[in-house]
Amino acid sequence: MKLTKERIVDAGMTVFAEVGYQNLSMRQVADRLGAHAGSLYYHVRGKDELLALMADRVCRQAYDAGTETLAALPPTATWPDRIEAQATALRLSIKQHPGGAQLLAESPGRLSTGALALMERLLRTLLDAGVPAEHCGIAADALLSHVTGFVLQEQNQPSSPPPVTAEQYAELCERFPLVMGDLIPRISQDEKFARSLRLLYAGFAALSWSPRLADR
Amino acid sequence: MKLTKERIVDAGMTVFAEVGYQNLSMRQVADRLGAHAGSLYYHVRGKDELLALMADRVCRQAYDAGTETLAALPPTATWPDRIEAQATALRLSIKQHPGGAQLLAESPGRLSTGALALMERLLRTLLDAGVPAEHCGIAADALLSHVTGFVLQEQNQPSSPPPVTAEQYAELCERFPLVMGDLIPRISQDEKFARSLRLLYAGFAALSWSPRLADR
DNA sequence: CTCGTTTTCCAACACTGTTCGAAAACTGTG
DNA sequence: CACAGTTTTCGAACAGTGTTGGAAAACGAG
Repeated sequence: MKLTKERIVDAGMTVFAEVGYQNLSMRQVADRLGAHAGSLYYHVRGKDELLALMADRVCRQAYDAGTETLAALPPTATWPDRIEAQATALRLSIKQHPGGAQLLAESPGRLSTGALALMERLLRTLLDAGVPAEHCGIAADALLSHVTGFVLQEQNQPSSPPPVTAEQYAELCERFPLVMGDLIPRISQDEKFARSLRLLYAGFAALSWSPRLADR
Repeated sequence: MKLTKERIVDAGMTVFAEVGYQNLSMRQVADRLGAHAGSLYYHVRGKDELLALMADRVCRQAYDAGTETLAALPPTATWPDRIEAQATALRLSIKQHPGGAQLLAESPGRLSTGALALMERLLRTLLDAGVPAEHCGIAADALLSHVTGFVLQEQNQPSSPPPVTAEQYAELCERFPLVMGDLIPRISQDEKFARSLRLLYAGFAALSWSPRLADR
């Protein structure tokens, strides 16, 4: 079948879902299409452009997933509920592909229309929530980079933590008592994500109640 | 001179500062040491371990820079000042190397002692600021990932934005009025960073005043 | 010196992204 | 259909990557 930019991105997404970000190669994408690697370069300027297109598609998926989640919300939902719906939709969309956070991290974020759509809806939600207009941009930016940052460290966490001897462990506890102590709660990533979001809500709420707070 | 793990990391850091994260190769690091690439593998398990060691060193530099900045603070400094000092020190340390944020992003963060030291001091500052203990872990985690996320998008921003036709620009303005409008303030990255930090402060303050806020 | 260990070299291997000229496929025209 | 022109694909090549393993050198102790 004929080769197209769209079909190349499609194949790129499936290969991406299978082998992850680190092992994605042009040759594998070409193989999936029954073509040779060099042929891709007639439709795509290079791997960078392909990655950028794929990042945009992830954003689109996150946007669509967000509209579904928002639609399922009861009419009594508050604005933190609506923000959380969008944030978790974005997080789940990124987590669908191994290394998905790195894909979003390394592509220049604000250019793709998918990212713009995510941003636009978030800004609207914040405005409706009562956040002053002059702080909405910062707030939405912070929230988006927070989600990608969270998934980044979530996906990079080693599945099996390296074994430490009792001696090393004791030294760590002495040097870093707070970190090794009970300040770091042993909760699931989902709950951790939800609580970090509520932390941001608190900031948004403080901004909407007394806008002067963020101006120093 | 003899080859050592420390010397390899040293060479890696200088090459890293010159060519950036994307173009860092084992052969360049070996060349800088007057050695051959294969020799590195006697001291280092692979490129991954070298990158992890380098990430740890960046964290150490950020920690040391933070102690200096904190020491230069007047005694009248408030806790937001002390947090901002640590956050900006971390940001500047990451920005010193091109692609430094990606280095931190791709290395499993919580394992290195440098990252632990950063975390420990941040936790202490938050505790002193009055943030309830059960929220300190989340808060510190959110702040660290916020800084790396911010520098990530800061370093990936294209220096010269691609030219858009007036027609495309008009369509963008119609589809994304909030994003293209004046909600996104045209301020420097420094000021943007400072304001996003104040947004997090507001969240911390809300937590320390009424801890129930973040529990729903 | 000599043995044994630690360290370095060097040539390979299997990959990667990318380029380029030639071959093929397709399109519209006489 | 045949021909010319364009669009698309191929296939081989290039320079570079991380990594490995056996040979060679350097080193320290007896």
